[in-house]
Amino acid sequence: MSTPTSGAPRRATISDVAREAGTGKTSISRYLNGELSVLSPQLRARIEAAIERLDYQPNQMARGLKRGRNRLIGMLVADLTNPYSVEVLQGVEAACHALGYMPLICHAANEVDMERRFLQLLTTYRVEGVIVNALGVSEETLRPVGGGGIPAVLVDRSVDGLVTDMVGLDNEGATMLATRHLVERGFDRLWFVVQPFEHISSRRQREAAFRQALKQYPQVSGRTVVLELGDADELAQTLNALDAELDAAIGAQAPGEGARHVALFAANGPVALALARHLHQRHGPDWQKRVALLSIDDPEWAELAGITTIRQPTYDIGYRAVEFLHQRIDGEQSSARDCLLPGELIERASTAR
Amino acid sequence: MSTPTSGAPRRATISDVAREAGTGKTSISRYLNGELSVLSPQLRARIEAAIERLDYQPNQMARGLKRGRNRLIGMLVADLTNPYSVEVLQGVEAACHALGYMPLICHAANEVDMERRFLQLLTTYRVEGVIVNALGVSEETLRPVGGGGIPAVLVDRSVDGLVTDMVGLDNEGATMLATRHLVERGFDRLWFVVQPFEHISSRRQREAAFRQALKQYPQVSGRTVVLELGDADELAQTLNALDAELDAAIGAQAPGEGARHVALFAANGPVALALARHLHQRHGPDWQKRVALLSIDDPEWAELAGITTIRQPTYDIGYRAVEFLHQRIDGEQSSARDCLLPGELIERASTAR
DNA sequence: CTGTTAGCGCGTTCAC
DNA sequence: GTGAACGCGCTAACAG
Repeated sequence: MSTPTSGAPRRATISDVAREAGTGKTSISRYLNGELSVLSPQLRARIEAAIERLDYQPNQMARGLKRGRNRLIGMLVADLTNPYSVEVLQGVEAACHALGYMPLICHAANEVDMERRFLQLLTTYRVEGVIVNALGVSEETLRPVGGGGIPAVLVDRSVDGLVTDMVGLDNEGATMLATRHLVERGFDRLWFVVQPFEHISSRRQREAAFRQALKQYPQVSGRTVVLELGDADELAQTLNALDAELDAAIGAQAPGEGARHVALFAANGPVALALARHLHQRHGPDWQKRVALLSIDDPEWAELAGITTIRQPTYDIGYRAVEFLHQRIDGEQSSARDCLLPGELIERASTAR
Repeated sequence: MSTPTSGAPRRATISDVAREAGTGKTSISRYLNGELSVLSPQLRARIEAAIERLDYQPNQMARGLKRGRNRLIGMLVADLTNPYSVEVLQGVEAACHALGYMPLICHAANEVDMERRFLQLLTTYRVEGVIVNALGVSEETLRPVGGGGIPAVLVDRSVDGLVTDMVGLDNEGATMLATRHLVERGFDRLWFVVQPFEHISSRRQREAAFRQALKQYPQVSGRTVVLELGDADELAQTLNALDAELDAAIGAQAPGEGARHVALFAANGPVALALARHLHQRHGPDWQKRVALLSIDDPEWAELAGITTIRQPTYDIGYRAVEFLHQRIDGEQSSARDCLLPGELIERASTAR
C-alpha cells in the first residue's frame, strides 16, 4: 500500500472539498470565512462533513496571496540567549495571539549580517509588519522596512535617522532610580559597566543618564567601564584590568565587611552575569562582601545570587510593540511614537549595608 | 521630510520587472532560479538593471504555492524560557541556514492547547517538516504530522505510539555518569528531583536510569522526589516538605562541613534552579555547605553558583534534528531512527568534598 | 442563497 | 534564446 511518493498524500484542496460536498468552491470559501449566514443549513452541513472527511485545511499561502495579507509579522531578535528578549517575546506572542497574527521569529544570534539577511527574508515572505530588536541594523538596512515599506516598530533601541514607533524602557528614569538607590545605601564609588554603547541607543542613554545622575551627588565619584562581551579574550583582559583597579579602590578603604564603598552598576543582564561570574571565580562565593552589584534587567539567577536589579516591563514592551504595529498595519498615519515604560527596583542583598 | 508610513507602494511583481526589462516573465523567472546559462548576457544585464531599479524581491508565498515547496520548517518549542531550548534552537538555526530552510519558530509557553494550535497552524502554512519539542502533544495530535503527514522529528522526548525520528540526550548514560560521580565523591544519600515524569519520556528515562544506577551501589540510598514547577503554591509546599526531610537527613549526621552526605540530583535545569533558589532563600549563601547539588543541563548561572552539571550537546541535537528532517523531506524512507548523544560532566564546587 | 469567472504572483511546459 | 499560456489554492466580483 505504501505509495512510493511517501509523505504527502497531497493535502485536500478547496476544490476537492467542493466536489466532495457537491457544490462550488465559493461556498466553501464563504464557509471558511465565517459568512455562514449566507449558507443554507443544509449546504453548510454537507460542507462541514466534507471538510471533516477530507481533513481539509485551507492553505494560508494561497489565501494570503489572494488577499494581499497573510497575517504574518516578523520578529527580529538580536539575541535569544538574553532572557530579556525571551520575555519580550512572550508579550509579543500574547499580543499576536490576541490580534490574530502569527509571529515569524528570527534569531540573528548577534550577527549583523544575519540581521540583514533576515530582514530581507521577511520582506520576501511579505510579512505585514516587523518588530525589530537588533544590534546592527542601520537606517539603510531598515529603509525598505520603516519608511515607505512595511510598518516596523523598534524594541529597546532606536535607529539613527529612522523614524518609526519605538517601545522600550524609560532608561533615564531607570538609571536615576538605580543610582539614587546606590547612593542612598551609602555607596560612593559607582562604576557603570556597559557594552560598547556608541551604536546602541539604549546603552547610550543609560550611560548618559548615569553621568547625569551623578551630578546630583557631588560626594560620590563615578566612572564608566566598557566591557566587550563578544570577544572572550578581550573580555578576560578587561575584567582582569578592572579587577586590579577594584583591588586598589577597595584596598584604600577599611577592610571591614560593613565598609563596602564601591558598587558595580551593570547596564544590563549579560554584563551583570559576566561580572558576577568573574568575581565569583576570582574571589569565591563571598565576592559580594567586597563589592556591590546592581543590574538593569532581572534574569532568573539574580534572585539566586541576591542581586538588586531594575526589572524591565518586558512583557508589556512586547505587547505594546505588537499593538503599535497592528495600528500601523491598519493604516494609522500619525507620526512616529515612542513608548517608554518604567522599570521597577527589586531590592536584594547585594546592595544592602 | 518623510511620509509617515505611506501605505504600501505595492511591491514590484515579476511582471513589472519583465515589462521594465522589455521581456517576458519567463526570462525573469529563469534568471531568479540561476538558469543564467540560458540567457544572453545582454538580456541578463537588462534584467539585473530592472530588478535593481524596481527593488524587486520575489514573493516566496507565490513561489511556494506554485512549486509545492516553501522551504519552511516548523519548530515547536515547549518553553523558550529554558536555556536548553534556546541552545537547541541555535543548532536548528545553523542547520537551517546551511540547508536553505527558514525555521518558523513556535513557542507554546508550556501550554498544551497552544501546542496543538501551533501544530495545526504550521500545517496550515504548509511547512515541509516539523521539529517538535513539546510537552503535551499526544500521538493523535501529531498524527497529521508524523505518520502520513508532513515529516517530523522529535527533540529530547518521544511520543508514545508515534514512530518518528528522534534526537536527544543519552539519558541513561548521562544519569549513570552523574550518579557514579556523586557516589565516588562520597555522597551516599541521593535524592533525584524531577518534574512529573509519567508523560515525558526523557524524564521517565532519567528517573528509571537513576534507580537502575543505584543498584550498583548497595551502600547508597536513593529516592525520587517529584516537583511540580508549574504551580507556585504547590511548588512552595513541596519544597518546604522537602526541606523538613532534608533537615532530618542532615541532622542525623555529623554537622561538620566536610561531612555532607546527601546530594540533590536535579533532572534538569529548571528543577535545579528552583532548588537552588529555595535553598538559598532558606539557608543563605552558604546553603551548599549543607547539601550538594548536581544537575542535568548546564545553564549559564551554574558556573556562577558553582554547580556540577551534565552538559547536553544541545547545539548538535538541534543540528542533527534538522539533518534528519531534511533527509525525510528529501524522501528518505527508512524506518524511524533515534539519535542519542552523550552528555558531558562539568565538575564544579558543588560536589567537591 | 449559490455557482461562474477572473485573477493574486509565480514557475513551467511548449511552441516560436 | 525567448515568450505565451496554463495552473497552484484561494478569494472576490458578478451573475443567476
